Parts: sequence; structure tokens; C-alpha cells
Amino acid sequence: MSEMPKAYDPKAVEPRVLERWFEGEYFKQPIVEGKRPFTIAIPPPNVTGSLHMGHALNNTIQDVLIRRSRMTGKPTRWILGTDHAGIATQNKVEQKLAKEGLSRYDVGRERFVELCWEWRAEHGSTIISQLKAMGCSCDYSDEHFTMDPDYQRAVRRVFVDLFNEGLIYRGKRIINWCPRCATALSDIEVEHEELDSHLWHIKYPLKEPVAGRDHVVVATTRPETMLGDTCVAVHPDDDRYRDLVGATVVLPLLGREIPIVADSYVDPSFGTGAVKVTPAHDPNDFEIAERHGCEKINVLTADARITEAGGPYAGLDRFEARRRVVADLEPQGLLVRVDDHVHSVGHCYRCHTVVEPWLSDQWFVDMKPLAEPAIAVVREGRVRFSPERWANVYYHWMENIRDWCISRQLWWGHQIPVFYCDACGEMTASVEDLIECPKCGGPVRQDPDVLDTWFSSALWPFATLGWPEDTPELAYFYPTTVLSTARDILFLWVARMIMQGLKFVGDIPFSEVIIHPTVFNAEGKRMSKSLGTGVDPLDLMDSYGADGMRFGLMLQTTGNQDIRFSEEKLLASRNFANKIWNASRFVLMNLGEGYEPGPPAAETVADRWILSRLAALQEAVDRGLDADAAREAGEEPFQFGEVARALYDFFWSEFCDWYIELSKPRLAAGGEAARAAQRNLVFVLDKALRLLHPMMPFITEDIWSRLPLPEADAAPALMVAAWPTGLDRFRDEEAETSMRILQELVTEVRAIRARYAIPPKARIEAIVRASGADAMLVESQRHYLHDLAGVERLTVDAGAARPPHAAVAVAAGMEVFVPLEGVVDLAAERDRVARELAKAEAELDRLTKKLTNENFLAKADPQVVEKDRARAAELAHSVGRLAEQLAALAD
RNA sequence: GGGCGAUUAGCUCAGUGGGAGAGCGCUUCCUUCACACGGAAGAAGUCGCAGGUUCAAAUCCUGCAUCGCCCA
Repeated sequence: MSEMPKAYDPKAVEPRVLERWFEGEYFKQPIVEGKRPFTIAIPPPNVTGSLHMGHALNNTIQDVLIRRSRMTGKPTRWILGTDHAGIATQNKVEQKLAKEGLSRYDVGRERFVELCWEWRAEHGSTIISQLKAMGCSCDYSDEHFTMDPDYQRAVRRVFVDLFNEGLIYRGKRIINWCPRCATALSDIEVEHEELDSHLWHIKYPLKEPVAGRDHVVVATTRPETMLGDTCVAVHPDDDRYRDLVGATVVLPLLGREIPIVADSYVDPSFGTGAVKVTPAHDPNDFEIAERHGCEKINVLTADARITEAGGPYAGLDRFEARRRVVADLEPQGLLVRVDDHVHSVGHCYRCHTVVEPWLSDQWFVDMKPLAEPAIAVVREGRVRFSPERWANVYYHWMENIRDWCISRQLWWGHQIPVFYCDACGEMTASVEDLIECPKCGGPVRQDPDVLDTWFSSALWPFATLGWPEDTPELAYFYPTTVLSTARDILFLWVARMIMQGLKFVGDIPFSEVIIHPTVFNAEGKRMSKSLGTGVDPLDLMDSYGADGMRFGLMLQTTGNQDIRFSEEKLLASRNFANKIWNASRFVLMNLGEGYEPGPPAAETVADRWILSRLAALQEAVDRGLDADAAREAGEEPFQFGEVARALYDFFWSEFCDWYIELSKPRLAAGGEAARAAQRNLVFVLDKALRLLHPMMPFITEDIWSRLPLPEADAAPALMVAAWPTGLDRFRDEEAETSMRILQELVTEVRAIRARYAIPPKARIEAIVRASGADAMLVESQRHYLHDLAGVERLTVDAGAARPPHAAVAVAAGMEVFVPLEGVVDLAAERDRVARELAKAEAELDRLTKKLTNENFLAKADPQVVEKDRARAAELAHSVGRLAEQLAALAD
């Protein structure tokens, strides 16, 4: 056993611990029939990704659960892999090409997809190695990828089945189009943002005057879309426009004649009550046009320029077109008014470009039939959310679900397995590639679009287990146990996994969903690499160690509140690691040469107390990490912050500050007393390290390997050692009460020492006025006051009187007197206190005079008055305390 | 417009019906043979505001204010 350095050095320990874990192959646990497994499928990070704070938090949470489960002896599996991330990866490869002055069209689809694979081979393992550095105990021997051949077959199988059931269809709809990514997006991939803009009021002339009017005024937030207007709509009950319904207006700038229609969608209170209708560029306008049989004119190209339909504006960028349209309306007197207006603008969630509602042919999934059973399993409690309130958010979305646009105009991804026959017009979905039409034998071509990445991630919990094959893994590990994720992908991913799991495996994909807090920066803003507001977990691990980062995150993880990330908690955690290191170092250094491992022995009050506290800790950790234990106790499961605090407080404030301190004299005494102390120290340390292991795996593993344990407690590694159980036999309320009293007594005596500046090395006398059980306790445990408070002579007496020149304190209902004569130089101390008192009184007097002076109060800067008042209050307090001290000294 | 969350010590946050807490920061003392990434002691809060329920409210209810997020 090597010497332990004086300070914990994560950089020295972490690599050798990792090596030991990999050598032992502890990450993969075998299937044990008859035992209920514990499984987590990791939210697959993007292959393009590198570790950010969200990953750091989420994977710490998962590893904590996985490590604890593994130690309880359950077959435990953390399924690992990455997501092909269509848009993100394609963007990366396109950026790389752009540096060579090339676009994806220059290299062609086939070569481009090859380049994507090459990119993945080169960069795809970055995040995996970062997970290793964090200590995540995933099954690294079985890594998955959403574009693996098996996975591709699973995706195709799902598509084909849904297609054949009629749940996937193709249609011309208004979708969200990202002009930069050049692809459709689903509704929930659009982020809405309130922007300051304008409401333009535009005069549309009537072709023929009606009831003495020659125009209507429409209000719009998007004047450029008027190029695609095909009608004007008003509310049927709106008296202002009743006469105009059916009339014809002449569209300014283009001269197109379009009708005025009545539609109850129109809100008469918004703008002028008359709206221009652009069916190809607004989903609501699309529906109005459908109802009234109006034309749908597309005026935007895929890269958001005006089409030929826009006449003189053709070719202009959409924002330039807006300026030009407005500029051209004004001189014609058609721009009536421009109001300031805040409105919600959709942005691409990947690149933040303003998206366009755009009419195009896309593939959709009919969601209602899939959503219904997925709602039911949450209602029935088969899938549970933590915190529970997220279930309501889930219901709300699921009950108002809309069809899912799944086609993307990208090259990297799962190409839609639909084959078109130009000869007979047949459209066939097929798991295997088709060369000829199954109907007429003619040549076929595959749909060029790829599927939304989330379509494939929705299959993650079962596709990674071998579905659609009937693998033993699928049978054993599905449903998985826990899914931990951020709230922003509740709809994008979690809901869809539940739907697809139920549909294709016939069972829920997981029973517990943890929605963890979002990590914001210190200012409460979203962390973002592009804005430079992010913190790199690798830097944090470098400064605080992996354990320091993990534990610091756990300390901040509560159910209610997002994390406003501050490094202070990590600093505290690094210090905690050092404390663990040094306490362990102390224990090991004090075992001596001939130490023989053995069971603990609850001999003293302190022994009984620390063992009882240890038992309480184990229960608290179990309630915090085990959902069943929490629910049994009527608590919300997964209280990571509380577990971390319980561990911290136990180890630092109880084990180190009291138990270790109290063990020092016993160790020094040698013999039987020392041996009992040694065994108890080793026992408590062993169990504490086990309980700490899930959150701080590296340091605990390293220290634990140095502990001389009895045969029965041994294991090849802490990672696979037994989780503490059965400690409740140590529960001892009486010992806890006794210890509380003794601690209070010690603390009060120490306070007196500090108050009267009694030198640390000076031994003092103390008289405790106590009777009955209290007196017996203090009498029998008098050495605690000796060892921890420097009390040389202790008198316990029910009738004790306060001696002269004594400090007084009350602790646990008992009076404690500490004679000061001979300990401090009473005369000198009296002089010192008297001088301080006089000084304080004089200053207070001066301030009081000032503060009762009307002139001062009326004319001085209020801040100065306030400052003086505060100072006066402070001084009054000091005067009181000093007077008390002087009285005690003068008795 | 609807919903959710937050508001507690200088800062960051725990605490959910009966004694206001932690970490950091601050003050004083201590380099004692585990640890100065340490030890001991201490100062510091009318628990956002206003009502209500209760013997008792930071905690439950209602309203309001401010901030944040989600949905439309």
C-alpha cells in the first residue's frame, strides 16, 4: 500500500482508478434470470457534440443511480451510444466543405454521406471518452449509433409498419421551413421569440366602390407576403365589413384581383378586423383558403427569396423584399399607418434562423392513435415523472397533439424507405431496398428525403436492445427502468419514445422519467457556446477533479429550481474530497502494524452515536436514490441535493468533527480501547465510502482499496462491493440524545473560551449545575469535555453556586460556570474590557447626540443619517455585551 | 391570453404547519503530530407584499408585484 500524500490529487488518482475498472470489466453486468434488472438507456449525445454542463449533470445523475444499483447486486446496465443528429452533423460537414470552397451539391449526395461517416469516425468518440473521464460507468463494450445497420433496419421497420397501417401519409401542408438548413422542421423544433416589430396598415383598393367605400385597410406584421395574397378575410358578424363581403379588391403592387371573404377565424378586435390571406405562407391563412377555395401562391423560394410569382420583387431576399414593398406602397398613399407591435417569431432550434411557414409536400405521422395509449400509461402510474408536475405538461401536449412532420430535406440520415414507380405511379414502403416496382415491375426511385432524427431516437430504448429481433437482451432489459433528461426534449423525445415503445414492443420504454434542472450560468442565462456564456465541464474537472464536479452538481440538484451554476459549490466539493482523503489518511495511519480486521463494537456513547447516525445516513441515501424507498416513505423520489447534503454533513460535521476527534485519545491509549476505536473507524469509513461512491466514484474507490477489511466485507473493487444494508440494528435514539447534550455542552464551553480569549492550550475548570440523568451523563462522559473543550477539572453538582469571576452559559438546560481567575489575567482583562466599554460608550454618546439633533436630521444626506443610525445600534449592542462581561469579571 | 416555477443571511441556494439553516464571503482566535482545500468561535435575515385559515404560517389558501420558462 502506497503512502497517501497530504492532499488529494485527482489527477494522480483518476487515471489509475479508471484503469482498474476497465481491467476488471465491471461495466458490463451479466443477465441473471429471475432477478429484476436496473437499466438506463443513455440519452444519446449527438456525434457532433462535446460534453457540456447539461451532459455533465444528466450523466452524473444516471451514473449515481447506476452505481448504487450495481452495488445492490441487481443486474445493472447503462446502454451507451450516440445520435447521428441529422442537421447538426450535416452542418458540420458542410462547414468543412465550405472551407474548401465547396458545397454539398458539388460533391454529390453519395460522397457527402461518405464524408459524414468519415466525420463521425474522426469525431464521434470525443464525447464517449469525456464520459469515461467523468467516471460514468456505461457499458462501453456495447456502443450503439442511430445509423448502425441494425438500427437502420429498426427505423425502416417502424416506418413501413406505420405506413402500411395508414398512420404515415404524405401531404401538401404548411410546414416550418428553415431557409438556412434548407429543410422542413416539426412544430416543436421551432422556438418562438417575442420581437419588436411593426403592424403595417395597408390600403387595398376595391375594384368597384361598394356602399360608398373604395378600399379596405388590412393590418399585417409581414407586408412582403402580400405578394402571395389571394383573398382578404373579415369576420361574418363584423358590421363594419358586412357590405363588402363578396366584393373584389385589387392587390396593390401586383394588380391581382382577389375576393373579400367572411370567415369566423378572423378576430375583429385585432388590427382593422380585415386580414390579408396568404395561404402558402401561414397555416391559418391556408385553412381559410381551403374553406373558401382560394388559390395558394408560393412567393418564397427554398432560400427565402421572392419567386417569379412576386413579379418585380422576384429574386429579392425576404427582408429586403419587405423594405421594398413598404417603400413602394408609401408614395402611392397606400401605407396608412405603422404601429409598433411585438410579435412572436419562430426560429430554427438548430441554427436560430427565422423560419418560414411554407407550403410543401412532406411526410407526416398521424399522432392521435399513438398518443392515446401513451397518455394512459402515465395516468395509470406505469410511467411516472419526477418531479411529478411534469406529467401535467406531458398531458397538455399529448392531448392537443398535432401531426408530426417527419421528412427532412437533408442527405445525412435515414432516407425515407418509400419507392416510387414512374411507370404505374405506385408508392411502396419497404424495409429492403427495391429495384423494381412490386406492382408492375417497372424501375423505382427512392424518396430523396430523410427522416427527422427524432423519428429514429424515439426507438432508442428498444432498438439498442436488438428489436425487431427477439433478443435475450430485449426480453430481459426492456422496459428499462429510468430515463433522465432535460425538460426541453420532453416532447421531442420522451413522449415519442413512450408512444413508439407501446406501439412496437407493446410495453412502456421506462417506468421512471427524471426531468432534471436546467443548468444556467451565474447570471441565470442559458449556457451557450456561441455566446461564450458556457462553462466547459472538462475545465471544471481539471480544477476540482471529476468527483468535485460531480458532487458539486449533485449539491445543486433539487427538484424545484433550475441551477444557477456557480463554481463555489464545486470548490466546496473539492475541499470535501480533500477532507475525505485526510480523514481516511488519519484512520489508516492509526491502524499500526499489527492491525487485525474485525467487527465494530459499540462501546462508548460516541460509538453508539456514530453507528446510529450512519444507519440514518444509509436510510436517507436510499430514500433519495431509490424510487420505491422514497414512495414507501411518502417522499418525492430522486432527491440528489438532499442525498449529497446528508453525505456531506455526516462525513464532515459528524464523523470528522466529532467522532474522529473523540477517537484520538482512545487511539493514543493503546490496547483494547485503541483496537475497538480502530475497528469502528474502519467500519464507519468503509460504509461511508460505499454510500459516497455513486457520487464520488474515484476518490472512494482509491481509498477503499487501501482499507483492511474483514473477509466478509471484501470485494474486487468498491464499484462492485455490496451496498450497505441492515444498519438499522445500530439505531440508538438514546445515544443520539446523549451525544446532542454533550455536544451542546462542549460548544458552550468553547464559546466561553473564545469570548474570554482563553489561550487554546490553557486547561480550565468547569462547574455544571445538573441533576438526575443529565448529571449522570455528564459525570460519566466527563472525558468528552476534557478532550474537546480543554476542561481539566469538572464538577457536576445539582446545588452548585456560581463562583466569583466566572463566565456563565446555558447548554441543554444545564448551567455551566467557568471560573476565569487564574486562567486569564483578571485585572488585565478587566482593564481591557473596561477600556473597550468606555470607548464604545463615548462613541455611542456622541452619535446619540448627533442623531437627536434636528438640524442634522433635516439637512444631512439621508445616507449619512442611515449610516450613523446603524452604527449607533451596533454600538448599543456592544455596550451591553461588554457590560455583561465586565460584571462577570468583577464578581 | 393560458399554464408552471421562483421570490429565505452580502452572494448562491436548502428547508413545507410548531426551536430560521448550509456553502461561499465577512470578523476574532489558532500553523496542536489527518486535513490551512484545515480547526474553534462569532456577526448577519420583519423568510417579496397584502389579506385569510389555524392554538400556531417561511411552510396551507386567496389576491397582488417582480423575475424566469413552457404553450397558444
